[in-house]
Amino acid sequence: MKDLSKTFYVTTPIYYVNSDPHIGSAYTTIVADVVARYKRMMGYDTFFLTGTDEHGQKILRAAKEKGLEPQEFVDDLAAKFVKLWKKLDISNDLFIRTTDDYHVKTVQSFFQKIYDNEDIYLGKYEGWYCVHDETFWTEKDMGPDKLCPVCHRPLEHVEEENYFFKLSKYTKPLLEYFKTHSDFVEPDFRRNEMMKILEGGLDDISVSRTSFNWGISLPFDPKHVIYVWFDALINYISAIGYDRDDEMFNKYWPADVHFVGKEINRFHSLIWPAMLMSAGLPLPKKIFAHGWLTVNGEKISKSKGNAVDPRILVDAYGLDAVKYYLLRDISFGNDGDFSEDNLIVRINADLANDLGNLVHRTLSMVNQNFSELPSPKVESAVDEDLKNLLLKTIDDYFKYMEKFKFTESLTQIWDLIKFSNKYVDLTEPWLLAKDPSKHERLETVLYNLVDVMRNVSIMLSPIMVKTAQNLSNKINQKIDVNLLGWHKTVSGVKTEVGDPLFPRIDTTIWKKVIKMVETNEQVSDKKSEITIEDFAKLDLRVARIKQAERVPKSDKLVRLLLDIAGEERQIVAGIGAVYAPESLIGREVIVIYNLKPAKLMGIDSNGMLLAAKDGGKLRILTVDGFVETGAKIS
RNA sequence: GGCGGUGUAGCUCAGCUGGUCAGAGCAUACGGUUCAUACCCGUAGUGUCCUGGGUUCGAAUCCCAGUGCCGCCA
Repeated sequence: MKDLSKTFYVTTPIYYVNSDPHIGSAYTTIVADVVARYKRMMGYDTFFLTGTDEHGQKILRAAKEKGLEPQEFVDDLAAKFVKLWKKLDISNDLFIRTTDDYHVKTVQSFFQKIYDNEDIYLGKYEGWYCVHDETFWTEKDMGPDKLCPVCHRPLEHVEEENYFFKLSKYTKPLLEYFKTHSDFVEPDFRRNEMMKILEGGLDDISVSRTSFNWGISLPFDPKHVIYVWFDALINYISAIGYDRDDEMFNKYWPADVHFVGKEINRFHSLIWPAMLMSAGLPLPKKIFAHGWLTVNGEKISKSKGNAVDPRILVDAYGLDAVKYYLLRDISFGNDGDFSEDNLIVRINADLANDLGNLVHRTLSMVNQNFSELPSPKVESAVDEDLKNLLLKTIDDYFKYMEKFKFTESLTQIWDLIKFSNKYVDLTEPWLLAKDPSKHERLETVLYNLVDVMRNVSIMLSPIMVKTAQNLSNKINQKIDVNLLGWHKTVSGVKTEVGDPLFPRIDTTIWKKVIKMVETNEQVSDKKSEITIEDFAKLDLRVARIKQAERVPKSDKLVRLLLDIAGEERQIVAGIGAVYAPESLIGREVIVIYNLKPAKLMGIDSNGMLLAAKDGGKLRILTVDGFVETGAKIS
């Protein structure tokens, strides 16, 4: 299993330091960390790189807005990232900053090299530039409004003499490479997207700027600074000694996997490989572009206030719980939603109930009945089932971890945990304990359970570092991947029950920590007490939606025609952002029948439809089963 | 506008090349158990598998069209 001659080089993107880190960047880094830890466990000489991208016009502007020198500004932010990774127990071997001396030198020599290879030429650039996205657009891209097609910010007209990189020259070689390396870019749908772009042909790209100076200057023409993306990508080789430490560089390059977000896949899957080809270097083995996280169903954005600070989550729920949730619930590669409700469900159901309780009940029985961990003696048929499941779980674990299928890995481990709980019920050790003639069976049962727990601790160790350590301490066993397997637990040792691994979260009193703007507005609106007479003033009725259509020029409003015991009523409801009008037809809803009529966007509304609102979520109220329309609600 | 993906129980999602594929977990109800963190084990449901056509002896699974959502490109 171990092969020390093997190396593994894994990277995250280097994060652009124009704002504080949020859960999205933490997600990528956590995944890369898990992979790095897994590979180290498997005996690979592993190098794990992360860092910060600190040049470019956007940063220069952000610094100016704060009245800081750019270097001061990026120092502050880089420190925040370093601190966060420390808090998240990220095991990176190096934290690279693009303002680091060695990186600057490497970028210059790299650039010189491809210049010498005649892949750089001086040209004139004229066009429109989005500072926010550091991207150029053509007239037809931006449309008549002169806004960035991606972020919809105003574009700036720029005209300057730039150096260009002959990206077009690499269209064919890249296409060839993609065709012969089917797993170069994952997931496959991202690969297909890149193939489509290649089939359309690549254009040369401008790779220098003269309008500002916050960047790395060109070695042969110092009034130019190198385009920030060009600068940034080179971090992957400058970090491991390109043009500086050949031994180290040759040891780790090419990288085994670059983890990136889908939004920067192009740069990593097309431009970066072309740059490497130009410099005569081998390409990374894999680019893995994962999806984006939404938070409670909404896109992450600072203005919405849901750019969740990972530290708050970790403080509230614990690092391992957050990591478990991210890897278990979000299918790696696809977009996913970070839902605090689901996080709590996972903590209570999987971590506290299943794993925590299994450990706690087992060790309680061990310590109640024995002074040290017993050894197995009397086997029975269920033991064979447990053993077989354990061995299968180990196999699957390796299989899935190698493919970065974390959800599947954890699902397998939890199947084992769940069966172990069942095993306890089937073997009834509390009954065995009461019958002296069955003590040897009791010893076997408890040993088997601890044996499973030991295997679980090993498999979890790259993912839930603290938990695995905690568990292995309780059972007084080593975390050693070579000891995965049945009956490799050392008996005769002291075990400790201690506190449960994970406390349950009492959802009736727990205060969630993710604050959405919409919910903030609602938090204070706890209303005063009313009497039944107050309630009786409301005439609530069941109605059926006969017709539904969107109100023109409105995102939210829907015009509804309702049937209420034969009467037809028109109301306007603000549910169009969540429900497609046609999906509403035929549904039974609850309306306030005696609400004073009103006009919304010029349309009469005679009543109001009831719906539950939870932040951005909205669900209409309906009845549980068929009821005739017109039925009153009390 | 072009290309691609997706739409399955209240929620989150599995279902590869068509025939025990109508499923799992959570939530709900009921029963059991007591070693354990009101925990664990068992049982029970609910679904027009987005809509409409088509191919087939047979489709959630293939084809066509529509529609919602998402992605990439322009």
